[in-house]
Amino acid sequence: MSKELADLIFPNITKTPEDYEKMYPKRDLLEGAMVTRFAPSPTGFIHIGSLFGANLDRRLADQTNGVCYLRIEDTDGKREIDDGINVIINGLKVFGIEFDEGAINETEEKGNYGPYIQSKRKDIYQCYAKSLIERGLAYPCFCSQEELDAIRERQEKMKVVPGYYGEFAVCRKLSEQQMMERVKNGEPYVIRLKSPGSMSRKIKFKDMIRGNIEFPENVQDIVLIKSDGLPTYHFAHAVDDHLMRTTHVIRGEEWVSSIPLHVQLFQVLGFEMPQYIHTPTIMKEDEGSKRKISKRKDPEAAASYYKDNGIPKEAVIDYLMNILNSNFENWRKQNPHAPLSEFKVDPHKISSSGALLDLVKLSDVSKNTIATFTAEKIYNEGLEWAKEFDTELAELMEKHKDFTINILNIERTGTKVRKDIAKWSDLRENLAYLYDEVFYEKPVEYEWQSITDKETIHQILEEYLKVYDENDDKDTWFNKMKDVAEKFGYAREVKEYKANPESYKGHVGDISTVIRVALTGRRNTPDLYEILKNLGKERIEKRFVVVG
RNA sequence: GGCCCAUUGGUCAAGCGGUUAAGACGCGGCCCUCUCAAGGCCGAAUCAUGGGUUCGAUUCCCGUAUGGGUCACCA
Repeated sequence: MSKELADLIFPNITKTPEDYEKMYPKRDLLEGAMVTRFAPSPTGFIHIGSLFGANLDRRLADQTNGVCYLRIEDTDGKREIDDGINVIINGLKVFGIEFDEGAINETEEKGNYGPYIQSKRKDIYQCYAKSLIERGLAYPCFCSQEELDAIRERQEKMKVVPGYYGEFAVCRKLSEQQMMERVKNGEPYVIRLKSPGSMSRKIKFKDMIRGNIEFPENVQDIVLIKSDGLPTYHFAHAVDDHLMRTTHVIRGEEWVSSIPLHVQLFQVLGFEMPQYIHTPTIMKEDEGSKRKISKRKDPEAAASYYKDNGIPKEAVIDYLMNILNSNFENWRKQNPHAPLSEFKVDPHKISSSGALLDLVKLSDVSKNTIATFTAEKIYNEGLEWAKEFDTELAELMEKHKDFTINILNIERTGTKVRKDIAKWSDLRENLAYLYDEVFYEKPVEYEWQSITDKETIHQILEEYLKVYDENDDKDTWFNKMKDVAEKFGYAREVKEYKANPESYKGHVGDISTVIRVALTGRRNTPDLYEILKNLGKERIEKRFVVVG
């Protein structure tokens, strides 16, 4: 009898679950290899939490010689946007995350466990649904939205658990004869699970982060196949992760509450459960309390925010790794240049409570990351960013390529590396004043410090020009600076001055500040010796003249 | 509201029955230093709460509070 119903509902489904089992055999992988997957909806938006998860998917597969694939969950037409798949693929590529299998663009894919786009797997889901109907474990439901609303209202009044179950599951009680008649009449319907659960029984479940959790069994006759013929998330999850032979399901913690349902689905379908890793939600501080970071309210919820703000991908990933396994931070300190793959992620060490996204900390991570880059890399990546977000700077960087790289290289080698760039947008502040185009653009505002007397400043600059030789090594150069200081009544050494402040007008620092300000318009710059050298005597003279 | 989950300084956190309760960011101070950045040193700051269990609880159990998640033909 059930067979008749099943055939009536799915007349075109000829394959059986056994056929699919054969088509997608267990993967031939080494012991311990993890098969993970990133399974987003193509909404055209990558959430920072998704990036967090995708990174974990990737890392775990990599460190176990497993497989990490991309599955597109497009069973809800309302959420989709054009080009959504490309947005995901490219958006993750920006952070160095790519997949072994799955969609590679809007129309193509690779791998032996496809299709990897759910809307193309309709037959597969329907086949399993059909089998469930045949076995009396699923049935068509003809309730309209209005009827469902009415049931819910009644349940609320009765203060009873809402949902489609037990006595409220009216269609469940229909005879097969009635079901078939209504299907034949062309009434719209969904396919629901005939839940074998009981609220008085408990199930035990183990999550790799949270450990053991106990729930009452699922009793809800949830929708398996929607009226448009596509599956709900739950049904697709069970079918896909089984057939694609996922070993570890990594997803956000918002899914833990549907665990009882998923356990039941796997049981009813006769599938072996994968392992689960429910990742913590990334939170945001808002008026003193924590809340889930929101796509609508918080720009930093978008993975693209970081790229747009010029934070290198390595820094974003490192920051996420800190949240993932807090021992990563120490490892990174010991191995600043090592590739990520050398760090072993331990899923058990992931914190189970949601972390606040700390942009200040990210900035610090980013400074350290950039400190490991060569001047060339900073130039190249910074330029790429500037071309999109600061075209004026980009033009200057390209026009003065060698000069720019030399400037970026100041204090970049050796043991004490400058850490004054946290994001590419900082480059403007670091470079602009050294380009003549910017320096002479408008009258310079000199920020003199202890020596402000124009006459004295002129004398110092004049004297300095006399002794400056661009071929001097640093010691010679500095000694000459000290000579000038002495000549004007300033101490050669800061210590000397501090010991006898009354014997001097000041110390070398005051003199070098005059040079620095005259040269750059600012009090703070990287190493003066290097700056002078890179500018060259001619440009130095010219800048001194402008002081006026 | 029901069901789950969480709770160590401002933030990220180590800890897994006995510790002076790590470390990082941020903050304050000092040192180094031609300025800044970096670096070094020092400092302020934490076990939500009440009961148990125990010779002993941050750690184990129960309650309370607070925060979070979830209760769709969305994922």
